[in-house]
Amino acid sequence: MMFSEKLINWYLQNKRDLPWRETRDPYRIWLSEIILQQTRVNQGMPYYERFTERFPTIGDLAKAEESEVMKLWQGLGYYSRARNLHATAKTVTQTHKEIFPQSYDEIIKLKGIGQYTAAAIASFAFEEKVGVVDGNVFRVLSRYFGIYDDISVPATRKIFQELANDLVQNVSPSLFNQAIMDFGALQCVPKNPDCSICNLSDSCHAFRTGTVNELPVKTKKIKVTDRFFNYLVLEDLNGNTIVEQRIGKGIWQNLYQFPLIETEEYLSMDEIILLVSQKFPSLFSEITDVTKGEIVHKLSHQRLYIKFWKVKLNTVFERGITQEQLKEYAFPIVIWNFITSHYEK
DNA sequence: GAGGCGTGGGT
DNA sequence: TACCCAAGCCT
Repeated sequence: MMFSEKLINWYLQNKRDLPWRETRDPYRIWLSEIILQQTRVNQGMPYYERFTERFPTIGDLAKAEESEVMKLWQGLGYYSRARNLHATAKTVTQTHKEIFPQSYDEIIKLKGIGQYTAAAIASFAFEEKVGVVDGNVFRVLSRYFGIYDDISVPATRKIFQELANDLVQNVSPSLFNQAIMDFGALQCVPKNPDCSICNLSDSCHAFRTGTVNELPVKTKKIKVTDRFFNYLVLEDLNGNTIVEQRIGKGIWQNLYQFPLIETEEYLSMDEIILLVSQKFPSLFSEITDVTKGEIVHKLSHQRLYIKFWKVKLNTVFERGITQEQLKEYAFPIVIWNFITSHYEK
């Protein structure tokens, strides 16, 4: 048997039942693919359910305010996905008369859709013969066929893309593409896969040569930087507070946060009191360290050392918001966790 | 082409 | 603990 046949046999025995596999609706397939970029099925599933419930069609999504889309996306990370999702819904609704483009070449023109996602939609929804190349495919193909090129080099992708395209020619593209990703996610896992139960091991290069844990080759590591955030949880005489939107480049674009003082190092109690009393002359009343020590919030590429300071002010904010209103904004998860625990009591 | 961009789970 | 990884894309 050929690789493709063995793989599909494995899939027919082991496949997962997932809601976006029960449809050929390109809108739902597209939505699922955006949600699942760099995201595990278990984490993305509830978001898929909420989005399809709230926005049954792409037109419904296009009509929404961006703030609502961001709020629904809250907690999923990589928030540019949500902004691009909304932008593309508008493009398809307005420019394409609400008809999703039906070929790889047209689909890849849309915002937030790259080679992987275009191939996924084109094959799953329209059976176009194009191979998906994601993290699973790098792993499965590098091991089975013995490909030692460094996958952290973008140019390496071409090698895998051409192989994937070849493999998909004589089978159902949607079936093969789903199969290779499920196989990578469930059987040919990154660390210590159980090759003793694998029906492809007898013809697998890595198994034969004992290089399963060496493949795929990936050399580059991410550099992590440290940052120190002091969030001022202001409170006026009415018990209202203030939030601001993060704008420009950097993390958490378009999400909300409390007024922020970022420093180069840890701030002592005395230092924060001095800064805050200077920032609000004559209004400053009382400050408390709500977090009792710092919260370390880890992003993929940054370590954030975060403190929340409750600051009471002798004034009434013109644009103050209530605790109820606070919960309508989209926050980074670390701030949202603070809000739900702090205001619950 | 390298680096930025979240969150959560596994080892 | 620290590191890796997860249905990547954008600049």
